[in-house]
Amino acid sequence: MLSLSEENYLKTIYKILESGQAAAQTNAIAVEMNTAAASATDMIKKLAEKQLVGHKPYHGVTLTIEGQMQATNIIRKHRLWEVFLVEKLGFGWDEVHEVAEQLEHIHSEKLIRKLDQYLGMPKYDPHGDPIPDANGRVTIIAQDLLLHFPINVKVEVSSVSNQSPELLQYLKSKGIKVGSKIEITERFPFDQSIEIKMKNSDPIILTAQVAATIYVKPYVK
Amino acid sequence: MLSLSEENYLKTIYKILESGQAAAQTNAIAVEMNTAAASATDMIKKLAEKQLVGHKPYHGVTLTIEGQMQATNIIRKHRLWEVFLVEKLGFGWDEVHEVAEQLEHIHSEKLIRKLDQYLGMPKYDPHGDPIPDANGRVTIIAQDLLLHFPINVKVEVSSVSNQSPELLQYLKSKGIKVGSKIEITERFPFDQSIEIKMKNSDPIILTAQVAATIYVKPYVK
DNA sequence: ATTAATATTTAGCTTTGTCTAAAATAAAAG
DNA sequence: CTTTTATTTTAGACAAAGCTAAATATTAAT
Repeated sequence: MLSLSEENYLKTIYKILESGQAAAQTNAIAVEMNTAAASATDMIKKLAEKQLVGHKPYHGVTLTIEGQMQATNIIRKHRLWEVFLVEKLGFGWDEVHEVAEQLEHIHSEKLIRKLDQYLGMPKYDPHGDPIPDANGRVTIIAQDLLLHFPINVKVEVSSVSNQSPELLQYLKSKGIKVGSKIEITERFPFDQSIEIKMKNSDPIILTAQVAATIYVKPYVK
Repeated sequence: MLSLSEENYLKTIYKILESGQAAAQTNAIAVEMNTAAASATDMIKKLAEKQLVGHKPYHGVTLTIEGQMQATNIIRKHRLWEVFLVEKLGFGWDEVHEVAEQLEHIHSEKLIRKLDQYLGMPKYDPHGDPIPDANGRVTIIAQDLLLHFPINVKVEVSSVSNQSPELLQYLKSKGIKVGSKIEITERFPFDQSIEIKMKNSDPIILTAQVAATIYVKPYVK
C-alpha cells in the first residue's frame, strides 16, 4: 500500500502530465509539492523502484500503467468526496479542496464503491472536473478557455481549473459557477480582459488571469 | 496539530482510563497499540511535554483536561463516521471499525459539525456507544453486562463492547443487535454460559466470553 | 528484608521523508 | 564549440516513530 507522500507525488506527476507535458520535470514536481528538488529526486527513485513511474535521470518522469491507475484512483476519490461535501453536507465549492485532500487518502475500496453509489455515480465534481471511473477511465469533454472563446456566442461554464478558495469565492460573488450561461460581449486587446454578460445581471469585466481559469462549451439548449 | 500517532496514543490512553484504571500503564498502552513498551515510553514523554498527559515515571499516565478534550474529539469523530457508514452508506456494523479508524483522523471542525447535523445529531453509534458532544461531554447510560444480569427479566441490548468483525458477525448471524429485546432463560454455572430467548427465534446459548461483551438495560415498553 | 519477577526507561539503531550544500549534467548563449 | 546558466542528482544531516537489548525501578514472593 502506498504512503501518503507517495500518493501525493503520484497525483502531482499525473497532473503535470495531464497538462500536456511529455515528461514531468523534477523541478516542476518539487514546486507543486512545495518541497526541495532533492526531495523530489529521492521520491522519484522510490516510485521508480516500485515500478510506478519511469525515470530517465535528468529527463523527467512518466507514469507506468500501474502508476496511472493509482493516480487516477486518488483523483477519483478526491472528486467523489468533493461531491459529497457539496451535495450532501452543504459545503461551498470554495471550501472543499483542503478537506478532500485529506479524505482522498482513506484506503477502502468498499467505501468508495458505496460512496459513488450513494452520490448517484456522478460524472463531474463541483468544479466541473471529470471523475475517473473505477477503472481509471476519464471522460474528456470538449471545452475551451473562456479567455480564447469568440465574442457574442452563448456558452456554458463547464469547469474551473483553479482550486484556490480566493478565486472560487470571487467567482461565486460574481454569480459564476459550473453550468452558468454567459456570453462574451467585448474583448479588450490591450490587457486581454473581457466583458461578459449573464442573464439577470450587469456586465462583468474579467481579467485575463481569471478568464484563463474558466473553461466553457458552446451552449446547446 | 497532533500527528496521527499522537492521536492514536491519546485515544488508547483514554480507553484504558475509561475502563476504570486510575492510571494507564506503559505496558497496557503498548499492548493496545501493538508496539514495544519502549515506543510507548517515548510517545508518553512527547505527550507529557505537550501537556496532554500527566506522567509520573514508573507509575503510569493520566490525561490532562486538554488531553481529554483531544481524545474525546477523536472518539466523537470515529463514532459519527460509523453512523454515517451504517446509516447512509449501508455498511454492516461489523464492517465499519477499520474505515472509521482512518476517518477519525481527518482534521476539519467544519466537516464534523456538518456531518453531525447531516446525521441528525445522533447520540449513539451503531454499537450503542455514546457519541461525545462537541464539548467532549459523554452521556453515560445505566447498563449492565448481560453476563451478570438476573434471569427471566426482559432486557434490551444497549451496546456491544467489542469491535472485532468476527464477534460482530457472529452476533448478527444470531440476530442480536443494539435494541434487540432478549431474556435470559437459564444460566449454567459450570462454564458461566447462558441461554437466552428472543421473540420469534429458538433459544440461543451464549458462552461467558460472548455474554461479557453485551451490555443491556431493563426493557421498559 | 532480601531475592526474584515484572514493568519501565534508557541507549543506540533503522526507516521514511525531508532539508542544504556541493557536484554533475544538460541546455542555452555567445 | 566552448562557456555560462539552469536543472538534477548525490552526499550528508535531521526529526518522527518505531525497534531491540541493556539498565533501572517497582512489586511480589520467599
